[in-house]
Amino acid sequence: MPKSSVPSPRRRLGRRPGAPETQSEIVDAARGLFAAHGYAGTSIRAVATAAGVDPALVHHYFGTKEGLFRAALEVPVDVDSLLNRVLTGERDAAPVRLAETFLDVWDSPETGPAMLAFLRRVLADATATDLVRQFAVATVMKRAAAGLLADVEPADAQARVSMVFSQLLGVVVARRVLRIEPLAGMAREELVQRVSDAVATHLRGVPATCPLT
Amino acid sequence: MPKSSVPSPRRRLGRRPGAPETQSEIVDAARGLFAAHGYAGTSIRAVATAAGVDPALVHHYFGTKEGLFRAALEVPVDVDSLLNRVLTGERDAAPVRLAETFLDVWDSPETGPAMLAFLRRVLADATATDLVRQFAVATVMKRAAAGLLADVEPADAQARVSMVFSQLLGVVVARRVLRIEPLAGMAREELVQRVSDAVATHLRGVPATCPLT
DNA sequence: GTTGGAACTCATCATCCGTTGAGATCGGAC
DNA sequence: GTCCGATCTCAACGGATGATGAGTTCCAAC
Repeated sequence: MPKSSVPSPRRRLGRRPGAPETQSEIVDAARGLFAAHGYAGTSIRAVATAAGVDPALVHHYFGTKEGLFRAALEVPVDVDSLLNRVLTGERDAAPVRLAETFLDVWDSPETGPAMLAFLRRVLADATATDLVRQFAVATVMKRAAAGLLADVEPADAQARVSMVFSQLLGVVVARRVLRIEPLAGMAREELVQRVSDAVATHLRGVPATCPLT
Repeated sequence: MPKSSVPSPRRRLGRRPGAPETQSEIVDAARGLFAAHGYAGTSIRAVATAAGVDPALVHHYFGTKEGLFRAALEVPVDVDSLLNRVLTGERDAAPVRLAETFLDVWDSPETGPAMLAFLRRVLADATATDLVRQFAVATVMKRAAAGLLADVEPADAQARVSMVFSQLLGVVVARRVLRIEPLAGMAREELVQRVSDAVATHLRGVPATCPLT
């Protein structure tokens, strides 16, 4: 329960001069605080303080705390295009492309915080869990199975892809939610290699560095 | 932010007749609510209502909300003995022992539900996260690294063990929290094999079914 | 210029929160 | 049978929270 964050005492009465980018600043501050402290642990006042703004302005823009939350929760990535990026290209390099794409999304300062806020919501709330389950299973994992393991029996392909999913999920939860070291601070290249080897093991039965059987 | 849960209006003045099991009822109610709504999202009043008790009684027993929380945070398994079970025995079979032990703990009807409640608490609340991080990093993972990878450079060993941790964490979150199929309904043998292969890849660089390099 | 609306703050509301202290009620020791 | 301590409720506190409405300042269209 943070009382305040980074107070930027810019208070003056009425509209500020210059081009207003305040709304997006509020959303950014909300993303950070929601990701760090969860929904209940984040107060509108804390968000307003972090954005250097009066709490009433938050209501002016977003109506309610729930509205602020929804605005902060917009998944900032295009899953389809990311999936295409992974699925097209040399087949053997797919695990590396997957690992790189995945880590990009979660580590980038643009998309990372929103993804984290989204993750926390999904882990904590049953409704969000249902949505993700349907989306993940029905859409993403089916396409991934078809694209990556077209030559494998469908049931086995689904199983392998779901194991890949579990590995990626585990990495992001361990790194960003639990912040387990040395995983959380691991260099990108090393992380890409370790993750892509695990992905390759799940997909093909062997890591990238091991000859195919 | 639940206003109340299951109101059991048992209110009367003073001590109740019969053997008092109220304290454990409060802890049980607290476990459920903390697991469902997180620390900040759970009020002492809601816990008291769910336990059919006055909020002041909660303070009488646990002093503060933090105290209640700590009382509700009890890992229901003996991590030390489980770790010994994994670390002793034939070296090459350690990944399989790890997978089996891990799945036992999470799937057994005795420990499974309590572990799940524990997991949800840890994922949702920063205080529990801190505790687990210190415990996991300082104790469990160091012992595992020393026991499983004594011949490997310590930094690398730590990195490998943390990747194993992420895989196991991902499996349990995908299976029990998100309930992703086919992972959630996968047969135990198949799960043990897939997980232990991934674990072996992280530990030794190759799965169990691939000849050592 | 004037004016209308968007941007922004201030003061304030009712509510819920964690916590406290005093008092009522019961069980068990003597 | 009395009494003491454990168990439990009641009433209330100060503070934080989400929300509201009126008022102030600025930009831009005309």
